[in-house]
Order: sequence, then structure tokens, then C-alpha cells
Amino acid sequence: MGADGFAKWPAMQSVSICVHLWQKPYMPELPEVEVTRRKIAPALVGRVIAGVRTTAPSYFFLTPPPLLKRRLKGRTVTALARVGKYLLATLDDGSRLLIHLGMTGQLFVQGSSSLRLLSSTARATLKPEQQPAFKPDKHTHLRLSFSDGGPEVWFRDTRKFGKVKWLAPGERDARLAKLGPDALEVTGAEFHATARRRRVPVKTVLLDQGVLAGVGNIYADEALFLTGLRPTRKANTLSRAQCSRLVASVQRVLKRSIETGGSSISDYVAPDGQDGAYQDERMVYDREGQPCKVCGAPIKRVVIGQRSAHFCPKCQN
DNA sequence: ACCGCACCCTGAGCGC
DNA sequence: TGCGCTCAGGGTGCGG
Repeated sequence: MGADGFAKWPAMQSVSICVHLWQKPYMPELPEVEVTRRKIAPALVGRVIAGVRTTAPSYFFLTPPPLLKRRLKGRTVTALARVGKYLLATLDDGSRLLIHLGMTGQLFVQGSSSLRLLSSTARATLKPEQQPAFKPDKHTHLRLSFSDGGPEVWFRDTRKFGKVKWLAPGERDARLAKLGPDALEVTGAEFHATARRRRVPVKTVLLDQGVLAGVGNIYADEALFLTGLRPTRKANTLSRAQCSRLVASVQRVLKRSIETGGSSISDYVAPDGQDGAYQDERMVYDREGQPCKVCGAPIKRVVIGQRSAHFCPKCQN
């Protein structure tokens, strides 16, 4: 990249590409991963990786750091795709870098200042104009520098549920192979074909990445509310029509979230932490005891498969 | 094939 | 004030 190619970097530095992902209500599901992909792609694609810094080996690194460094150095990123909740970077030698953000993963450009990158105390006390650019901490597990000398790309993940793996050219990854069709593309018929032979709660099927890839806890609850189905409803009792409506709801909430996420993070993070505006539209998730926005009944919370599920006892059956 | 559950991790939020 | 406890959650893997 020539000197004039730098023009885009200064503008990018003040931009937070970090979507959500602080605690509970900000899990990276399909929309958050997709928004991250769109924001991070310009800072990745076409650049030559010059240096790789990591933290100590851990199960976060499916490829051990020393090997990861050897494989990435000198490579040019040629594309950045999303597969379910995974990001997949293609490199110029045909190898690929697989990234999963886990629960708390944050992928962003060096120089980003985001309240979500700070401690809760700092978020509460710092005014937006006081936000410092984020400095790498013990949770910043991967730092890529580039031959153009521009800003680095960092991957931070406090709980280390995220994953980084290098895939040799042509290497098939079991995690990717297991994924069902992308949640934005799955059809009602496909969902019904699986649901009809599963006796577990329908929510469990929505969260099964092998059935449809990309739905997490928040959007599963929201889509079920929109469809009027309780999360506890046994999957095999759903009609084909109900499955079609459910899939349509899933796709509606995912698309809506991509829209609001994309716009809200385009240039600034609101001081009250309300970026990733979809949370304002949440009807049930994390609203236990609060009135249903449609009928006023208190939202209920139950546990399904070790995970919380929220629903309106009047609107959902 | 299907299903339930323990596990990985760390910070927030609670009770005392 | 501060300690210790519990909880949250995606994905994996194991035992039934």
C-alpha cells in the first residue's frame, strides 16, 4: 500500500468498530459478527501482516502462538467472510484464519476508543471526549501489525471463550463442517425437517448451530416472542407453517439488528452505553419481571438447557 | 441419533 | 470497606 493509501487510516482511528460485547446483553451473535466483519474488513483486506503479538498459550489459541506467528507473518489478507458466528480471513497463500468471538470477544482497530473497551467504572465516570484510545491489556490476546505501518488490528477477549485457528490451504475444519445453513438463508422447510424429529424445546433447536448457524440466546428469545411461540414448546409439535413463521421472525430480527448495529457504531459510541441500538428494541430478553411491551404481563424467565430463556406468558403459547 | 450436563473463564453483583 | 460466593454464557465433549 502506497503513501496515499494512508488517507483512510486517520479517520478510522477515531472510529469504534466494536459493536457491543460488554456483558450479558451484548453477546456476539450473527448480527454483531456481521457488523464487525463489515467494519474490520477495510482494515484487514489488502494489507500485509508484518508482526504478530500474542498472550501466553491457552485454549484460546487452537493454533499455538509460535506456529500462528510463523504462518501469518508476511501474508496478505485477501478476504474476510462470515460463516455463522465465525469470521474467516483468507490469506494470499490459500491458508485461512478462523476467528470466533466467543462470549466477550472484541475485534477492533488500534486507536479505537470505546466505552465498551473500558472498565465499568471508567465507563460511568468518563465523558465521551475524555475517552482515551484503548491500550492493550492482559486480555488483548492477538495483535496484528502491518507492513504499511498503519494501525494494528487487535483481538481482545476477557473470558477467552473466543478462538483463533490457522487453517492450511485446503484444510477442512470440523467446526465449520458441522454448521448448518446460515440463519439468514435457512428455509422454513429445512428448519421443519429437523424440528419434527427433535423432542427438545424449540429454543434448543434455534441455538443448535448445526441446524442453523448464527442464532444466539438473545435473538432466539426475540424471534420466539415475535412468532408467539414459547421457548419451552417442544420442537416436534410445530407445524410446517409455524416453522416458516419462526424462521421468518429469526431473519427479521437478525436483519434489523444488523441495520441498527451498523448505523449506531458508524462513528461514535454514545456516552450512556446505548450503542448497538438493538437493545432498545428488545421485547423479552433480560426483561424478567418487566411488563410485556405488547400486553403488559410480566415477562417470565426460565432455564432451558443451562441457559436463560425469556417470554411473555400471555403473548406466547 | 438424541439428550443432558460439566467444563472452560473472568467480572459484576450480591450478602455479610 | 472488602471479602467470598454465585452467576452468566457459546461451544465442546462425554456419558447415558
